[in-house]
Amino acid sequence: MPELPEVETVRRGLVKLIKNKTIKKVKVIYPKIITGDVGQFEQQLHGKSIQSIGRRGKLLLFNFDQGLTMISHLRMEGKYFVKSSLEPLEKHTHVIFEFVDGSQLRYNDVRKFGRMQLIKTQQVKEVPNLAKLGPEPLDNQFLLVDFIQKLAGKKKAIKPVLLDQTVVAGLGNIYADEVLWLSKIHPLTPANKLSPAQISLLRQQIIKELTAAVAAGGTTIRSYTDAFEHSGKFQFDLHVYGRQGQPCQRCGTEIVKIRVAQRGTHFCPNCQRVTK
DNA sequence: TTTCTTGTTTTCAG
DNA sequence: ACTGAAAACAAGAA
Repeated sequence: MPELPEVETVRRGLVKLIKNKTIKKVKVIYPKIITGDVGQFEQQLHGKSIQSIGRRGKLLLFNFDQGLTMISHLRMEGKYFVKSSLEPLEKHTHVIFEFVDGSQLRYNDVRKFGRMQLIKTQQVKEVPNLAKLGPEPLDNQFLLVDFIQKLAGKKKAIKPVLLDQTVVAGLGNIYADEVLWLSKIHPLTPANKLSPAQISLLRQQIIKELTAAVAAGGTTIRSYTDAFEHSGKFQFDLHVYGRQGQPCQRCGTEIVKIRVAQRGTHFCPNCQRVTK
């Protein structure tokens, strides 16, 4: 499930594989992937070349010439592959970007949850989804004072607050559980009950963990691969996610899985206590 | 057939 | 006007 480190790994792969390539033809096989008019999407990209590929939170930003940007969200299972047009299509390929050199960028998504949207580059910041996004945790924008202030106004459990992309961008279910374990914070702790020291530690662990996960090429749990079809390596560094029933690596207590805000949530009931 | 999976949006109550 | 809880939604695997 692509969270920030996986999306960043995909981005880096795509930069190596398709930067500066020019599109000959775009074919949308499954229209629902595209937000907006599908015919326009295909036509507007004709002849455009990829100037750069950026990322904001979990969103990929493909910047084309002539002021055009494609925003792409992989949601749960979206993947990009780069193949020769001669190679047979993989199952679950929904959008094909054919380049003038005969290679293709293929968007593959088993669950069809991912979304793409074409927009003028100057309007990118106005897209509601992106405009509301919280600070980028690895960009020196994620300031402690802001984080403390944000959490002070939230009475709900810290776990869903970490998943709220307007608080900080890029965390998903896996890393949320991991940073809470690293910070010894119970996922049900009301966000406004955390001490400044706890919030400071939590912020540091978020930055450290995401940095380490990017360096490891992300986490492959079920199906994630990067644009080279390589799995990540960070799943070997997980401490709680998917480890219910196994001993906590810090204290030996059995890791427990509960449901918090309808999400599977893993934690150590001994190390992680609720602050009252 | 039912259950499970997650990120995001929508809906509704307070 | 805001919070937050819950449901909806996307679709397939087991």
